[in-house]
Order: sequence, then structure tokens, then C-alpha cells
Amino acid sequence: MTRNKVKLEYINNDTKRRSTLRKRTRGMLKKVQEISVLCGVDACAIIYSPGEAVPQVWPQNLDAARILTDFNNLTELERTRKMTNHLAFMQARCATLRDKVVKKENDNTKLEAQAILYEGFSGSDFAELSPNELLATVNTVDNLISNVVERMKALSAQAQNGGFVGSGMGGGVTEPF
Amino acid sequence: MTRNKVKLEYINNDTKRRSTLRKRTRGMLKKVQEISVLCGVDACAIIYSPGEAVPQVWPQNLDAARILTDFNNLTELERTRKMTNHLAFMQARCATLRDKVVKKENDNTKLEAQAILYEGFSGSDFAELSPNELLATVNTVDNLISNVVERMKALSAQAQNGGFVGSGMGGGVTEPF
DNA sequence: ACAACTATATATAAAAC
DNA sequence: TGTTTTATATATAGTTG
Repeated sequence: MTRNKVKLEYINNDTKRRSTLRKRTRGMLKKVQEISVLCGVDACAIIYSPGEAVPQVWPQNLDAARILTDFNNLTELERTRKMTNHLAFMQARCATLRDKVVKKENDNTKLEAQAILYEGFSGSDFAELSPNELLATVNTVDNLISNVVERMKALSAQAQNGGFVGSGMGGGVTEPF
Repeated sequence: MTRNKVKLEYINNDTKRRSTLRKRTRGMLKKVQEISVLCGVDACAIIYSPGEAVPQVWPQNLDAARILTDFNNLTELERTRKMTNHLAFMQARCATLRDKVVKKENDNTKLEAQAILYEGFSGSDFAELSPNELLATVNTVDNLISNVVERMKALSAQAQNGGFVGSGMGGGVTEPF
């Protein structure tokens, strides 16, 4: 990861892989020592190198054995509880995100419908619309009609004779639904 | 070991030590994963953080236990592996959803901008419309509806079952935006 | 295949938020 | 107290002997 950046995947080249393993093992063990000294914690690393009967371990003394034993002595419950908590957390988070996506999708559909409508005014092609877009458009149109009707009512109340009101409403508007 | 070089000895400052532990633990676990993937070896690290009942371990599933010990309770292993898989799955899903939200948000912004633009052109505040303009609008809406109906017919002929056509028409129409 | 060397990617201490 | 940013030390990929 230095001269070239290296992808995180199994190194097929035998020589390279072994060289990398050697170098990184050294590095790892050094880091384990550092964290343990700097922070005063029990830490331990084990790396199985192919061909080596005994894995590389730090710390090299029997402290390692004690650390491992401690780990194994953790009850199964303790170990799995942490995982469970983590899982529950992730699930909750996922649920939230899902809701968010749904909401965004809705907003989106409405905005698209609106855009389509406006485009409709300027003569866009309905043959291109998908079923969902059509439905959204229908909704928008309906809303538009409500607005128009309301406006007309207001006007007809305002102007006593209201002659124009009866005319335009007819056939096309309400029937197809 | 970066802004300042740090001596390899116990860090007395509480805050610093804890911060260092957190950061280095992350780093360590990452490196364990890397060596294990790059070189295809079994590797495992355990770090006991004060205050945490359970040590930080990589790999996070009980493969760690397999690496550490010879115990082979297959049932237990299987069970935990499932949880681990599930967890990994959830994590991936969360990532995807997060991306989706971002994307939707972007789409949304664009659409909003578009809507604003169109609105600017057509100045469509209905309370402002004159009777004549209303009539024009009604006609336009009428045309829109014809176009939509035509398109729906085409689609319902195209799709044998035509399930969508019947569904959304009624109730949704009144839903305002 | 290994150790030493270098150029670069990473890790991370400290600062900023 | 935890995350993000920044400057620097460290780790290490590719190279050389």
C-alpha cells in the first residue's frame, strides 16, 4: 500500500503474498505491543503463517495464553449479546433509512408529476409516460381541476349572472374517471 | 506518532490514552482483516478495552474462537455464523439505503428547481387567473386528460392484466399535493 | 527467496469543531 | 465526550543487490 495502492483481495502471486505476509506480520506484532504498552490494555494477536507449525503470537510470553483463556471464559451469552445489540441497532437504523427513502420517493413522485404537468402545458409527449407517472399526472390534474372549480365558484359568486360558469365544465373533465 | 513522535510508554493522561486506544484499536482490527484477506491466513486480534465487558475482537464472529481454540461445537458455530451473516447483510443494506437517500435528495432538489422554473413561466397562481384564463386552463386540462386516457388505453392493451389501470384512479384523485 | 532501500499510502497525534 | 481535519510519523509495495 505504498509504492502502489493495493486492492484488498487475495494476492495470487506466491512470492508477493509471502513477502507481504512476512512484512505485515512484523508490523502487526509491533502494533500489538505498542497499543498494549501505550494504553495499558491486554492485547494479543495471532497469525497463522503457512508452513510454520506454530503461529506468530504476541505477546510471546504466556500472557498470551492467559488472554486467550479469558476470552474463552466469556460466557456465550456475553459474546452473543453484543452481537445481538449491534444487530438490533442496525435493524432500527435500516428501518429509519427505509422510511426516509419512501418519503423521499413520494416527494419525488409528486415533484415529477408537477414537472410533467408543467411540461404538458408546453406540449410534452404522453406516449412516453410510464403507468406510475400517468397516475401521478392524473392526481395532479385532478388537483388542478379542484383549484379551477374553486376559482370559478368564487368568480361566479362575485359576478351575479355567472353566465360562463356552466359551460366549460362539461364532458371531458369529469367523465373519464 | 505523527504530529509529535510519541515515546513507547504508558500514556498517563486519561483522555489521551482513551482516545489513542480507540483509534489504534480501529487501526489494528483493520490490519488484521487486511493481512487475513491479502495473504489468506487465519489471523485474530483481541483487545480488552477498560469499561467494555467484551473485548474488541477480529474477526467479529466466532471464527475468532475457532482460531483461538480447538473447540468445535458446530451447532454453536453455525448459529453465530448466521447472526454474523445477517449483521453483515444489514450493514450492507444500510449502506445502500444511505446512498439511496442521498440520491433521492439530489433528484428532489433538481425537480424542485425545475418546478420553480416552470411555475415562473406559467405564473400559475389560480387565484390570479381571469375568467378567460380559467377557460384556457380548463381546455388545457381537458387536453391533458385526453392524452392521459389515451396513454392509459394503450398501456392497458399492451399489458394483458392491466392491473394498475383500475387501481389508483378513484380515491387517489382527490389527494392534494 | 531475503534484507535493504525508497517512494508512497496509511495511521494517527494533535487541533478544531 | 466524540467526530473531522491536518500535519506528520510509520508501514509497506515495489525495487535493487
